[in-house]
Amino acid sequence: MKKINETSCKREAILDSALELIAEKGFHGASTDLIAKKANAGVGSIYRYFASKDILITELYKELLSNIKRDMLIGYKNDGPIKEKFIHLCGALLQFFISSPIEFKFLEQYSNSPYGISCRREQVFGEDSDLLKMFRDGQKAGLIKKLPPSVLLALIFGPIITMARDHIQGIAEMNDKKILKNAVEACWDAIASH
Amino acid sequence: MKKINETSCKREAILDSALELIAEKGFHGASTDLIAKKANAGVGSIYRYFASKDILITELYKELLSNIKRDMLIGYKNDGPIKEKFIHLCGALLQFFISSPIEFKFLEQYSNSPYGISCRREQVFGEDSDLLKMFRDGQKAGLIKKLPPSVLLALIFGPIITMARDHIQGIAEMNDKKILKNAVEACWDAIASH
DNA sequence: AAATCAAGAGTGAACGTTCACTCCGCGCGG
DNA sequence: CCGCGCGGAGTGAACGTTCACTCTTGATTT
Repeated sequence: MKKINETSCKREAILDSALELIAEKGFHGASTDLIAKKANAGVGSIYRYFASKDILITELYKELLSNIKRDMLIGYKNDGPIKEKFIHLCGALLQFFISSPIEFKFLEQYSNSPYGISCRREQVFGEDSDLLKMFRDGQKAGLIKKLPPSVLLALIFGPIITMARDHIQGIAEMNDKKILKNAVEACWDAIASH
Repeated sequence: MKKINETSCKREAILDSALELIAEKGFHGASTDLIAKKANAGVGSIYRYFASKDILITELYKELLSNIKRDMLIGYKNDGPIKEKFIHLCGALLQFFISSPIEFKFLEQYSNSPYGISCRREQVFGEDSDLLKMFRDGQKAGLIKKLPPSVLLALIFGPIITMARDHIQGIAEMNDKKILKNAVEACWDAIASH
């Protein structure tokens, strides 16, 4: 109960607590008092590890993002056909969102807030990310529509995020793996030239 | 400066002020003090017309929604080909968002908040809306993929909302009418069977 | 082995600020 | 002189943040 590796146990407890409370109640429902209580800590302890609540939140965001990137690249082969690579990346992202509702809700809160205005999707996938490279290659090969990258991204992330949200909010059941696969393929149809 | 028709001038001023401030600064940046100041009113006057800030906000949402519905149905013909009707409705929605950035920002704030959790897209288009009817007709005619309505809706609204947001936040330029048209047609490709 | 001590993790009452909301007084038309 | 539309100082609750403090731990001294 003291230290694990190099990071203190309390710090992790505070991060976990904040993640869950923000996912559940939003930024303004997750007060420092509540975060501390849920982490079995005093309010003061939060400020031993984070200079402010804002910094705690951006720290949480950064850790989450690197987890997603790691997950998405598991089993990813850079030398397959473009469509296959696309289906892999999008399928993995949708799968992550659906199997991690708390993390997804937090990310939604973060994106729709002053925090997330500056850093948008281009940060999820860096300037020369796998996806953007894939777009250029696909367009050269005549496989992908000649639309601006921002539009292509919207055609992909829009549906994925909407479906994940609907699933998590209980509006639509997305447990059927086959429907998920069909949905990702529909995203491909949106960006593919015919 | 007293009354116009049956609704007081002040009430409208307060609604307008709240719309703009919430769009600009979010719910928690738009305090009652600010709303009153911008409307050239006292805080007390807000509570003469609305029982609470929450009620003011939901009132704003309701008025906005009926405006959108009205706009979307201008020039809509119920007897054309399915694809044409689809392009009209989606194009009109995207056009509305892009040409009404303040209203769009407010709607985003509203949807991503405790207010909007219960009422989601199904309220934008009622149970037996034009869109859902169109899905059923299109599926019978073999024109539209046999996916659940929630997935079809996500494939359409996801990209439209994402593009509108990117445009309004200055991330992507959507002034080119041709790109907008291509984008809406890409949405059709997503739901069309091949 | 016991006593001592320094360091720093951990705490929560208290503070200043901000918020939604109340309440009372003002000015004006009838 | 009354009543109504209105304004804005006032109010208590809740918030993020601070700080003076206690407690735990492991090394050092006796």
